[in-house]
Amino acid sequence: MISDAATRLIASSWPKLPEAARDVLLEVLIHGPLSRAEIAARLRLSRPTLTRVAKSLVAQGLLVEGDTRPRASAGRPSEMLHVRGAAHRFLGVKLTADRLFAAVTDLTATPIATAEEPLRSRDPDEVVAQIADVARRFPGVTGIGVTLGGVVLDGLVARDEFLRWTDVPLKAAVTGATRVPTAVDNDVQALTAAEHWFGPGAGLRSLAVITVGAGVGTGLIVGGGLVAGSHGLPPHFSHTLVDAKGPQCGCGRRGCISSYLMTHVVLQRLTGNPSYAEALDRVRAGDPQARQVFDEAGYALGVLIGTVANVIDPQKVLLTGEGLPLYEVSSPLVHDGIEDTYEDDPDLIELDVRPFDFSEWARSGAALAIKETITGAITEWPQGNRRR
Amino acid sequence: MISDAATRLIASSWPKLPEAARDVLLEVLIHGPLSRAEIAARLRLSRPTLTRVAKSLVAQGLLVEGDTRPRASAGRPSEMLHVRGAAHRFLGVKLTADRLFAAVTDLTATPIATAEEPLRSRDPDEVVAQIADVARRFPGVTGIGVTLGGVVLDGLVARDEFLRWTDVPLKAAVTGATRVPTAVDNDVQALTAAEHWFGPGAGLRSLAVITVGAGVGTGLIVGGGLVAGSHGLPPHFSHTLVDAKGPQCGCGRRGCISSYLMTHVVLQRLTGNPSYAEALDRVRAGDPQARQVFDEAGYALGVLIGTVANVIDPQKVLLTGEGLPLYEVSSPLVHDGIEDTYEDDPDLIELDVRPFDFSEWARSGAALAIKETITGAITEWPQGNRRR
DNA sequence: CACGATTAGTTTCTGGGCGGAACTTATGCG
DNA sequence: CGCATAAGTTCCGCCCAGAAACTAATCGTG
Repeated sequence: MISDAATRLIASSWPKLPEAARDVLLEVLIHGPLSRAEIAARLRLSRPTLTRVAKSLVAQGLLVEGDTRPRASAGRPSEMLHVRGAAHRFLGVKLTADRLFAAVTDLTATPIATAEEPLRSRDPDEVVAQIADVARRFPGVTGIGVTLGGVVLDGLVARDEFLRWTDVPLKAAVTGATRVPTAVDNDVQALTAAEHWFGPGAGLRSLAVITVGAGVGTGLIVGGGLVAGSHGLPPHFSHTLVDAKGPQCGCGRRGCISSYLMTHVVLQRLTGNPSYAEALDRVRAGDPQARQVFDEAGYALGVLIGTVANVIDPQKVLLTGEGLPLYEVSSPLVHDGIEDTYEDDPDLIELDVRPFDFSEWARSGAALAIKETITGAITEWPQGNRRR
Repeated sequence: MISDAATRLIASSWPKLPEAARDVLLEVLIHGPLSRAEIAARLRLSRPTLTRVAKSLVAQGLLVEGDTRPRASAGRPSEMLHVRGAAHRFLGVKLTADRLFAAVTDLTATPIATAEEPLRSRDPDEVVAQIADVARRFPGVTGIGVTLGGVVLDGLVARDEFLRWTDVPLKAAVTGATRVPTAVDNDVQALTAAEHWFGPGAGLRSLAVITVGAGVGTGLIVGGGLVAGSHGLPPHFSHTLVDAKGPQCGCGRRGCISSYLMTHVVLQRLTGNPSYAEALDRVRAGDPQARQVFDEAGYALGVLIGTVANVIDPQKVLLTGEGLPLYEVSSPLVHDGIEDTYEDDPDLIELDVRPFDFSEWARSGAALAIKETITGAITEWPQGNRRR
């Protein structure tokens, strides 16, 4: 069989790669262009193995040889291997209570197109049909990743309070309706995985991702893998107590971390029912009431960061989400919160703050699909996997 | 080469096992006697592979064939494979501020002998010499595991407040003094790993271990592996706030979880400076002051359990330590604390309470040695390991 | 400019380990 | 006493990884 990589611009089915090939692809995907020698050293594989594996990945159109990079001193220059992003496309879908956000990316999770539309209905069957409609508009994708703000276990949406779902087998339904392998996960979990592969947390063995938005979300990478609870629950830090005299929280108590951070609570505490943008303007203009509310929120965020760092002592803490302006206006208080909470030298915490726009959510759905495709978790029939 | 397993009662050096053999040994070690067919199914290995691997492990004296267990209906009975615990011995050492506890176990972490003596000095060299003396009294061990209550990273004791050590390369020193491969880790981490291999948490993919003693310790298993912080710090939950009007805590604030649970704080809050045993007697006798103090401690323990469960949603929470009588006398309040903290159905938390005596600490040192021996982490020269 | 030093990448060969197919063994059942 | 059933074994071939030896591309130096 002769396979001509040059003519196969986009493949829509994923080849079954031997383990070493998966590892090599992953290494280049996560750490950027690398030479064969470099990959061999990192993965502790022999150079001959790398020649073989690279050849097969190039033949399959997944890698391409890029520029040659001259050595510093003597020696033959390295030929850099790049991921050929165009080889595959993935569709990411994020569901909220009333809207659907979609993004098509290439294999490197780089967005190619985005779309956004209102949800026609919250009925699971209709939502599946709507996702299938979106998928039809972007044919030829290798995998689909759907994310939502609920509890997901093995492709089953155990519950989602926004969509008011219970036990919806979304993965099977979307796979069936689209005939495309589909992954489903909690949105924060998917974002965490995305940042761990394609973001500033690329390849770290431990990472904490904190998203500040309408609510607060936390995702953890430990030992190089995503922490997924045994009942599908993502990590919950947000009802840790900051000050029992704090604002009323949705959980019934007062002064939880989330009670300071949830957008609607921040706005409620301000006079005149402002929008979030207006509230930020007030802080920047020096309004003392707004300053107080945002500083308390910033302090709570610091407590959250410190608490997370106490628990898993990660290599990096990544702060992201639509609510990031909070850090911008109240970073001193964030750091006060960290200092009061973290039990070691706060300088050990590498805090990375990332601008965020809402399309990241859909993109991380595509990243989820990429991840599950490469690791093989997305196949409908689980196949032999020797590792525990 | 003819190797006669029957004559080699105790080997003192660990054979280099191929990966499949390690996996098989581990499976039997953790899950008890299993048939070849059963192991093959669990590990997704072929039956021929199991024949081969089992033969080699039996030849090396690590496994033995035990009884044959008849099938329920038809079919040839299974031949159960047992770990031959006597094949190897391991020494565990636990260091406190002023004492040394030692335990010799077999390969299944079953204690064979224990010893206890005062620490002659806190000077690192002298402690190493004392450990070497102990090791001389128990010759022929395959590995040594040393644990202490400090921060350990890669065999280096970054600091230990009890021994007042900073940056002591204990692993290298003990290995050098004894010529026996040695592992060093934090005591709670080692206990967690021990419970995960040899205790009620055997083989779980996620597990939280909470020890209540002079202080509170937490260890986590996530994704089948021990959570070790990137700076050597074990997980810290204990300064999470319970009630800002609570007792003064060593960390400077009031009402942390640990401020309720530390033994000396509990005793300080009682009149007459009782011993722990006396304090327990008072509770059991109905003394209202003691009841109040223990119930508050129990509630704080419940908050801790709920917080841990919120974060990693483990398959099981294991409660252990010298301070366990607390649970015995105040379990209703523990469950109140869990209910007020855990954000899902508390029935999802499988809580396992284990009696504990202090020798467990030394035994878990031996378990640490067993673990590092089998996984290969204990070898002085790190050898090629393809996995990330 | 020739030649060695240096490092990247390739080819060839070999061996180990794993699984498929077919076989043997040990039991229950009619 | 077959026959079904399932455990365990033997045999064989294949895949895949590494060792050794090779070619390729560059730099430095006399």
